[in-house]
Amino acid sequence: MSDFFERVYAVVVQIPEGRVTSYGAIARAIGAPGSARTVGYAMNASHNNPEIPAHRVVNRNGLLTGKHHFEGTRLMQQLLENEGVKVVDDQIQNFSQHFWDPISELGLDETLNTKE
DNA sequence: CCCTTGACTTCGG
DNA sequence: CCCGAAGCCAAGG
Repeated sequence: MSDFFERVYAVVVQIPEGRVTSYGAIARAIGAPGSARTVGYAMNASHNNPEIPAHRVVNRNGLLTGKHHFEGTRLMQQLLENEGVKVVDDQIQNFSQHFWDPISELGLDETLNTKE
């Protein structure tokens, strides 16, 4: 397992229920602000990690861009609504309100290069 | 080793 | 405001 993937998972698994975040936010949280796409790629590989709440990760618009990658077509939306997140037309309502910033919540800093 | 693709993001027209 | 292009990183062919 690449360290990059574990970085992503380490953040995603810490996302509280009813909260969501964006790929870019995670990317910054792990010290890779330009690897937002790679974060999504890591999520694709997270299928081997059932403990990874990938449904809580959306793009910065709060749009369920990755719902197509789930089993069903509405599974991702169903999971989110089950946690109290209202979703309409693949768009999270009150996204800013449900948004969970790992950098802020975890006390991280985007300027800090994650190097352990 | 080079090219293509992708669950993204941002800038420009 | 909507559409298109570029930048970015990693993996697969």
